[in-house]
This record gives sequence, C-alpha cells and structure tokens, in this order.
Amino acid sequence: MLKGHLDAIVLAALEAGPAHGYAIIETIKQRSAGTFDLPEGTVYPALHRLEQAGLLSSAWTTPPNGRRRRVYSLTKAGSAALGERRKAWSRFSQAVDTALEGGRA
Amino acid sequence: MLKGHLDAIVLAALEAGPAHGYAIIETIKQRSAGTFDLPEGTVYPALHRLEQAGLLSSAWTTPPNGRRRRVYSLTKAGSAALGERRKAWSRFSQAVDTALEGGRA
DNA sequence: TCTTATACCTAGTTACGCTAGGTATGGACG
DNA sequence: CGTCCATACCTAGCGTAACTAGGTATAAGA
Repeated sequence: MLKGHLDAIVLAALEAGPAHGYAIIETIKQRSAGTFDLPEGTVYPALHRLEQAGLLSSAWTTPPNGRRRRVYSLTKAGSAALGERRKAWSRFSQAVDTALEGGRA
Repeated sequence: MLKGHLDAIVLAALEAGPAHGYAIIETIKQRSAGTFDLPEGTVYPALHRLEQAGLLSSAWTTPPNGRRRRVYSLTKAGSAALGERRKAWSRFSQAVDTALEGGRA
C-alpha cells in the first residue's frame, strides 16, 4: 500500500515530461528499484482522479506504427500540487522517523 | 491519514515501557511535534487490533487515586514486529524519496 | 457546581489501493 | 499463418485502515 503518497509519485513521474500510463508504471518501477511495481488497477484510476482534479491533462495519440496511447501532462496546478506534496512528504517522513526512533534516544 | 504506518508508531511508543492508551496518544503527539495528533477513534481500535494480533498484551489497572486504565505492553512478537516495521518503513521511505526526486537528477 | 482534562469505547462512513476481470494491437517465433 | 507475449487501455467491486461522531465516566480545578 502506498497510502496516500501515490499521487505525489505519479506527478513526479510526469515532471520530466508527458508520458502515457504504461510508461509511467515502468518509470516508477525503475526509479524505486522494483519496490513500487504498481498494478494497472492502481495507476489508471489514479490518473483519472488526478485529471478530474485538474492536476493532469490528457490527449490521445496514435503513433504511426503503434497502439493508441493516452498521454498525460502536468498542468500548472499539477506542478504546484507536486511541490506541496513533496513538502508534505518531507514533513510526514520526518515525523515518522522521529516517532519511530523516539523510544531509543 | 497515517497510511499504514500507524501500527509501527504505536509499537514504537511502547518500546520504552508499558503505557495506557491516552498516554500513548500524548507521547506520539509530543514526539512528532504535533504532526500526529491522533483522534482516540484511531488509536483505540488500533490497540485492539494489535492485541488481537498478539503484538500487545493489556491489563486493567486502578491506581489508588486515579481512573481505570488499560495498560498495554509489547509482547515478544510485538518487539519483533516493530523491528520489521522499522525496516519496512526505511525501505518505503527511501523508495518514495528517490521516486519523488528522480525527475530532477 | 460546572467545566475541563483524563480515560475508555464503538458503530458507521469514507476513501484508497488493489484484485480480477475485460478489450485490443503489434511483434516474435515456429 | 497461428500462437503467444508484451504493450496498452479500462472498470466493477472488495478489503481495510483511518477517521467521524457519538457515548460513558471519574478527578481536578475554577
């Protein structure tokens, strides 16, 4: 379970440039060294949620010799949200760190 | 939302010694500098879950001039679980870190 | 006396991540 | 040419964790 930080990870995967869902899954898998091998049933609904929220925009593309793809891009709101999510993650992870270590000071 | 890491935090709060629910909430609040101000409806069910799972044991106490308290202690399995949860957290947080920063290498 | 802090509990809501299915195309291999 | 795999998309429904929103009760302080 990614527990609420999935959105941030997906947004971060799109920071370098637009990508389609399947590629996003691969990117996340590689970046996390296999730790986050997300099922499609996790990522696609998340993309829809994020688009619904205005953080992503999407367009269908059909490369000359390829399959149809839905390519997602960060919107301005998405970039801003990513910044906030990063800060939230930072705060959260530090709080967990101290909470977990607090008993062994 | 604590997203699945609540158990680890609660176990860690009991590592220094037995405590009752209300005190656990206070401990967590202080350790996290207010970031985790957990409602009772979050913590009490978690304690029951953890006891059910054999990671905690509890006993009722009635101090001479105090109210009844249910005091929880880490079991052996609880200590072991805490160790695992710490490792899991470490892995998880590192993976998120790299996933969030990966786009800006 | 009345409020506040302490101290416990639980039924029900919500939302997120995941399971488990489905559709379809392109390329590799025999 | 047929079959299989990887690619590429989708969604209904499940499980469960965290939280909301209530309830009970005692001790201390104003």
